Amino acid sequence: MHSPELLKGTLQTIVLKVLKDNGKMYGYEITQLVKELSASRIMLTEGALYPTLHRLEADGLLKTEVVNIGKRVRKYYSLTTEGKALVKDRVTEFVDFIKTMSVVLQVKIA
Amino acid sequence: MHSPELLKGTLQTIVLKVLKDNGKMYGYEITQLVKELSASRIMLTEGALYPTLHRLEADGLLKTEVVNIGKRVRKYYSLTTEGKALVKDRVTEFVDFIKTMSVVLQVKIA
DNA sequence: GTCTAATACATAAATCTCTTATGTATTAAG
DNA sequence: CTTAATACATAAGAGATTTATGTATTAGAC
Repeated sequence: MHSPELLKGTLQTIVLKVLKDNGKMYGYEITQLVKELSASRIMLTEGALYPTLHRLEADGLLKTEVVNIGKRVRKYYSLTTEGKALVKDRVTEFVDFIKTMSVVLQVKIA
Repeated sequence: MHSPELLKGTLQTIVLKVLKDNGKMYGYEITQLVKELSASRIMLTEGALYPTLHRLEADGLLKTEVVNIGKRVRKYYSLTTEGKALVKDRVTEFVDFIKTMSVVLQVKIA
């Protein structure tokens, strides 16, 4: 498990990017995918994820589609046009940040 | 300038590492070095830096030496034995985090 | 000579994210 | 039939940083 402090500020970027790569997904599915991709090093908590999804939707970056699975409700999220445009910027911003940090910390990122 | 959110959680690591690489330094000097190394992309604010230095000192990771420059006081910080041991871990932790993130975000860090 | 920017420290209130805790409900498995 | 997994949601508290403010010295510009 990674130090939760480092994760701060990356949650929106993670959500936007996995939605770009996988089309529509629902909240719980996102937590499982990120857990799998990160080999259990990043465990998104519901308390962080759902407010973030709501926020991104309110900001017009995500749109939702509610589907009934038996008696259970599943809420699918997908990127809006605006959201799609932003993903690239966010990912680029993160990569740039890493590059800067690798200089400051004098480490080589392989 | 990088998004300040991404910087969260990295401040201690930055401070510890530049002190390891440069021996003793004072607060203002750290802000200037980080600004230079990052091509002005990381600007440490005093409100964040000084409490962090005090915290690291209180935790026994840094030791201080006050020097009088004319009528001005300059407070030099350097790593304690404990601090030196921790730097490696913190840097490794950051690199590991980046590796995980590059998988989750499907980006290649060159 | 004097005004401004840079140097150099420091603290406190406000803000922003996220963690932790709690709540509800359905479905699958043992 | 009981527990774990699925699936949503919100709210209180914690923690790190920003923003604002304060003090004081020194160098440089005019």
